[in-house]
This record gives sequence, structure tokens and C-alpha cells, in this order.
Amino acid sequence: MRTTELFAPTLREVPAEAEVISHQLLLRAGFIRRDAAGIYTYLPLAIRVLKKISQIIREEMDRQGGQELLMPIIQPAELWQESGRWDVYGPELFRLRDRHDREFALGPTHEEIITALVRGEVNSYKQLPLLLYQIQNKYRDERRPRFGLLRGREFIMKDLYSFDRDNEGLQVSYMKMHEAYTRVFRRCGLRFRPVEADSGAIGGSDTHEFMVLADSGEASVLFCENGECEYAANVEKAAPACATADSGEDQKPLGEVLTPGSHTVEEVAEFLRMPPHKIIKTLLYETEKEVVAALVRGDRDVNEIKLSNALTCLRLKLAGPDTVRDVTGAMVGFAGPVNLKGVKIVADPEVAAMVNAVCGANMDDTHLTNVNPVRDFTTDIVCDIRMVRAGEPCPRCGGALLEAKGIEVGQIFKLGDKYSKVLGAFFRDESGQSRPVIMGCYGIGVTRTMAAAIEQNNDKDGIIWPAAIAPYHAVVVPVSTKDESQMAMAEDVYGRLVGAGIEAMFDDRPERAGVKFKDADLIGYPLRITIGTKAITNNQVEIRVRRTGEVMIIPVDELDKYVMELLGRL
RNA sequence: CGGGAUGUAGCGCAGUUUGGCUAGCGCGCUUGCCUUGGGAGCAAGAGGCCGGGGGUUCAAAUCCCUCCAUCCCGACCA
Repeated sequence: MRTTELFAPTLREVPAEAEVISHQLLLRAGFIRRDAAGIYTYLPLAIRVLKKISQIIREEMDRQGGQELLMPIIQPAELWQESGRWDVYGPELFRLRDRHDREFALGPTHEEIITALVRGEVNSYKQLPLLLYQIQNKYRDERRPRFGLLRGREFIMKDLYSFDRDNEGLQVSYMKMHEAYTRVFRRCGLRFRPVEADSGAIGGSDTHEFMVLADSGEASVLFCENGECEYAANVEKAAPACATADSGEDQKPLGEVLTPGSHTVEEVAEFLRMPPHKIIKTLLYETEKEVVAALVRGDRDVNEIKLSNALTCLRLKLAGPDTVRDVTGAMVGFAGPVNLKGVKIVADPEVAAMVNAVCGANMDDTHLTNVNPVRDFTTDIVCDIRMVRAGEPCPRCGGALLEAKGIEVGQIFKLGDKYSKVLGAFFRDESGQSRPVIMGCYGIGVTRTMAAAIEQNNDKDGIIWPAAIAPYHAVVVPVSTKDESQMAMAEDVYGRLVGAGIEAMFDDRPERAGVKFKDADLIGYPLRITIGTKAITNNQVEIRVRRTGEVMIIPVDELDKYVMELLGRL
């Protein structure tokens, strides 16, 4: 391909709309253009990258026995009504009507369609297991599309659905996908981590997210410092190491103390000259069903996802001052579990283990001292409801946990019989009994992966593509287009590369060298082959590695060998 | 969905407070000369329904009303 023919309009300045680096560089380097909020046109360079990512995904899905198919974007409302998600999905579902006023949705995901397909075609255990996947546009009417391709309303996603006879089969499929995902992201040249994640209200099954590590990531992950130990989890899911040991302290008699104006744990700790971990933090939450009190140690934060799982509630929000006053009789900052009536009390195990603690007295400007669980108050639920932080011990091996930011590029999820039951996908087992198909779903955001790769691989000059997903492997740059011998040699070099199966771009524009160098860096070709005066006199060309800036002078005859070798390491 | 901001040439912006515009600037674009190892220089050009609609006024990019779009913060996120 020649640059004079390439449709890749590059920009010198950063469009004002772009906040994150991947969005800025995709626009500046001529990969994408915006059509509406969260909706983009992919220009030729982007398509090449997306095809490469997709191809890697295909190969790895196929390796595990996956079969590709293609399902519609436009899906009938009836299926969504059957599964119940027509209502549950809410405004995030793009909806439309045809000329006969029949309702449809633009698919945000394809569980309904694939399950409907399978229920019609799969009747026997002999037809299982099945791994079916597609790479398709998906639609989610995000409340706030942002960050360019990282959170769009239209995006490309690979989704695979597994169908098994039972949970053992599902576990096999799940592990196949775990393996496939690891291979996909490794082949894409990305630094990533599979992490344990929260499965939400869907059911207590396993789920892992695949995170590309990048400081700009929206999600926080914790992982063990110990390289041998593979523990890694989303902060929402991360489990604490086993509860703290008994301090051996003797229980002292309950006391009451005035703490005027001390609303926060820090204020109380300072006022009473006590460490925050001796204080019980009592937070009142409202769910759709009730008001609950969540107890954690003063130096901890409540993990609302764990709390809502413990309560099996749909909505959870911190109670306002009026509710707090109604329930405790005191203003915010003085709530405590002792003599707290009419609310469910959920305590973290650390709280249950506290001795002679301090907590609010449910009276303005008053706290209780030497509070002891069981003796002084009862709890309805004791379970892990706190955030785990970096520096705490790993729950598996005791090593310290480290924190990193990540971009979720893939998720694997055990669905079980959730969709097969409601949509009626049953099969007959050996004994002739009818059983629901056991499903799993496994997604990879293809467009998001492209953006995440840039978030992780860039510098002040532009993108640095890993070779496996670069739009082209190398760009050939003659320094002076007017110099006929340089141009002739550049043509020759370009021809050799293409002949050797290397994807090369020939920058044949009559621009000054600086302009071509800048564009080469911006677009992020892994290798740049420069043809200058030295090339003519010595029959040597220069290879520059985009990532390191390393420059090599190579005899023309050995060029393709060197390029192949370099690409193998990039 | 709450809060905030912004819409002026392909991109980045000034002009709006205090109405007087025949709407500017930089980059990019076109043509010519010149230049060619990190976004050169000179010269001449092209390019605008100042987001849309409605009003006030002798006069509106500028004031008022109203839509729309985009971005940021928050909430939300199979």
C-alpha cells in the first residue's frame, strides 16, 4: 500500500472532544471518525487492526472447538419479553418499530437469539456440548458513552455461548474459554490479567474478567505480589484473608461518653484517643425492601456489591439524614448497633471479633465505649461486606496484595440454566428425562481491545502497535522523493518486503522527511525503514524500531531476514 | 437522569461581557517558487446559514426565548 493512496487523514492537533489517549490517537492517526456520541466509522487502518484481532480470536475459538455463526442485530421483542429482559434491561436497550408497528431491539447481547436457536434444534444429549460464537456489532444505549471506543454505544464484540448437559460439562467449557482468552490476549501482545469478578444478582456462579492493565483503566484489580500465587480479583470481589485473631482482651463494662461534634470515625478516634480500628462504623442503607445497618471496622469501607449480595436486594443506597433520624433517633454520625430496633443488622466478621469497641449511641453527640458483640447487640447476618485494599494479605497465600488499574476486555461467565429454563431449551438425557441445557457466555470487546492496546502502548509521539495487531508491519520512507535513486531503492525495498510476505506501507508522498517520520510515529508502525543518502552509497538501509527507538543499519540483501526476525520479537 | 460547560472554516481557537462584522487568527488545504534526516520558508488563493428555530432592534456571532448536539463530573453499568 502507498501512502498517497491510503485513506488515513492524520491530524496535528488533538480534537477537543477526546479525553483519553486512545481516543485522541485513534482520531489523530486517522483510524476513526465520530458520527454520533459513542458511534464511530472505522477507517481503513482501524479495519486492518480489527481484522487481525478478530482473526486471532477466531483461531483460538476454533482451537477449542468453537463454531462461528452470525446472528441478527435486529431482534424481535417477543424473545426479550419471553426472557423478561424487555423490561429489565431498561433504557439501555435500543428499541425500534417496523412499518407494521412490531417492536424490535438492537441486540446488546445474544442470549435470547442463541437460546431460541438451540431450543429448536437441540433435543438430545448426543448433540451436546456445543460452542457457538459470532463476531458482531452490538448496541447499548449507554447513559454516558465516553472514552471513544472504550465505551461506545455501537461496538464490535465476539460472543461465544456454550451448551452442556450438566455443570461438569459447563466447567470444561469454561476452562476451555479461560485458556482461549489467555491465548488471545497474549497473542495480541497485551499485558493483562484474568481476575475473579462479582457475578451480581444473576446467580452465584463463577465469572472472570480479563483486564488489560493500564493506568487509565476504570476498574481496580488486586493481585498477589507473589508471582507463584495466581490470586487476582476485581476490588469488588476481592476477599479478605481470614478474620483477625482474638485480642485476648477481657470484656469491660459498657460505658457512655459525650463526643460533641464528632461525626466521623476520624473525629471520634481523635477525640477519644483511640485507633480507628477500635471503632465500629455503622452505615444505614435503604434497599427496595427495608432499612439495614452495615457494620464494618472504623478503618474499613463498606463494599456495596458484597452487601447487596448478602441482602439479595436489587437496589441499595445510603440512607439520607431523615431516615437516619427516624431509625436511630440521632443525627448522622451517631448510629450504633446497640439497642437499634427495627432494622436488619449486617456485620463484617471483623466487627464480630471486636472487643471493647466504640460505636454511636443512637443519641446526638454520644458514643458508647467497651461495646462487645453478642453481649451488647445481636446481628442478623455476619459476612464479608468490606472493601479489601492494597497491602492486605492475599487470601490464598498471605503475600501482600498489589493494586492496578485495568480495562475489562473480556468476561467469561457461567449462566447455568437461567436462559434455557425461561426460554425453554431442554434436551433428553440417556434416561429420556427432559433437562435444561446448561449454558455459559463469553465475550470479548473487539473494538475495546483495540483501544485498550493503545492505552497500554503509546508515547508522546503516538501509537506503538504490538506487531501482531499492527495495521502494517513496516513503513518504507525515502528521505527525499526528488532523489530518483532513493525512490528507486525505496521501490525495490518495498517490493522485497511485500514479496517476503511482510505487510508494508510505502510513504511515497513528496513531503519533507520530518513530516513522514511524524506520521509514521503517530500511526505506530512497529518498524520504519528509512532510505537516505547512506543507502545509495553503501547499499544499506536503516531500520528503526518504533517501541525502543533502536536503529540498525542493514545491508539491503539481508533486509527481509532482519525484518522477519524483529517482528517475531515485537 | 442530576450538576457544569461548550457549539464560529477540515482541526485548534479569538471575537459574545459593553449589539455596529464586509467575522478574524494558527494549523491544514490549493497553486507557484524554494526546501528535503524529525510536522521548513516566501508569495498568491479557496474555504463560514457564527448549531437550528423564534423573538427584540435601524442593526444580532453578540441580547431574550426555545429546541438540538457535543464534552466533563456524578449516579448507573448483562
